[in-house]
Amino acid sequence: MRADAQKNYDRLLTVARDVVSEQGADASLRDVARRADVGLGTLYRHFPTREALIEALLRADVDELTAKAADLEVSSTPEDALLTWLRGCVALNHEYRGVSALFTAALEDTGSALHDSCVALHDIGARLLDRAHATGVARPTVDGTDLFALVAALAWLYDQPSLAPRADHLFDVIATAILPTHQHTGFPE
Amino acid sequence: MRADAQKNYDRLLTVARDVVSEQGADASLRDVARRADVGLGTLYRHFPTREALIEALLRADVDELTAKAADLEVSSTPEDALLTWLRGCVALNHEYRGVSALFTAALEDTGSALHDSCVALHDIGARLLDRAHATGVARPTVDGTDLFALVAALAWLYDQPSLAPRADHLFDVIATAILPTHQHTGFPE
DNA sequence: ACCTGAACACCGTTCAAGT
DNA sequence: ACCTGAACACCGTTCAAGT
Repeated sequence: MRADAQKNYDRLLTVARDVVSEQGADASLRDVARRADVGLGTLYRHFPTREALIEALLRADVDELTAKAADLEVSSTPEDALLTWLRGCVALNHEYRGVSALFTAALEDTGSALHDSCVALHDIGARLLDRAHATGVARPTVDGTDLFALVAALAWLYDQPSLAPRADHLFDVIATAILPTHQHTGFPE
Repeated sequence: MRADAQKNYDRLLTVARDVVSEQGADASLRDVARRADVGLGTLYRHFPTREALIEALLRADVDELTAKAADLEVSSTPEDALLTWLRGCVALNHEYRGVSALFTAALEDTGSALHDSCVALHDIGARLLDRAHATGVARPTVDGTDLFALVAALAWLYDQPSLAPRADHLFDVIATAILPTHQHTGFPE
């Protein structure tokens, strides 16, 4: 990549982080280009779709959680490890408003820039779940893809202004569906 | 209301039902007015906001479920009654794409055209839940507003193309969080 | 190679002018 | 009272013209 192109790419990502933080996943792309002092076509050249832009915004964070989760497998009890993974995933799906649908789609869409990262995160989650299955603390009917779906649904709940105050409680309710013996995740009630 | 105004109002609702079915909650209002052969200002006169239009579309169906739920209280076991109410609510939240956020907001927003209907539906749900609490089949930490939130989250899951095939299973998972002794709701797995 | 911005086809919302 | 549609300020997306 040419030096000027690289500079534009970086600036677009930096500005997009702000704009998507403010406006959510349906932020104005024109606004991103404008604030980055870049032509509209330059934005489209680097990020052919809105999804490509937001996926680029999220990718590093997904990989970070995957790495952290690999540690959890050896350092925590099956139950604690799974709960920490779940909380991290919810936080990821809630990093910007309205991105949980994108995460949900990326897991299956091989064309997504987030696909490989999501599969890796899914796989480590499934491993943590299997460990919990083996020790009998996790409900057997729940599988790794269910986890991803429930996490996305929870992030959606956090996105709803009227539900945000109850969201931590609802996390506990759903966590209990996955880990029936579990009582409380440590979130304030 | 003048006769011609009534005719326009009715036609707008009929057309909106089609357009919102096709395009979801963020359907083009211009398209609605166009297909109804009505000026754009006429649409705005009858429905000052997009929410007002969609709420008008949903209201009758909400009231219908509330009425049905009142019957359930006397004709079914606490568990079956609650499950039927839950399924009906999910169906309502899933009647058009993207309306679950609107339902969620309407419960608290006293200005919403759907507010009273949602409160009534919430209240009958809370009564069914209390009955289930009394017989010990429902988890005590779940309250009536949690039900509404979980139902909306489930409808959101049904809206995601990649999750739709698992949505019935996820309904069971969440139903089990509410009714721990419950095994299977009757949805195909 | 890469960047630019005008051009096109849409959209929501308002409001002066009509009946 | 009610209806109409032009007007305004946006938007996503494409692409010819520039360097």
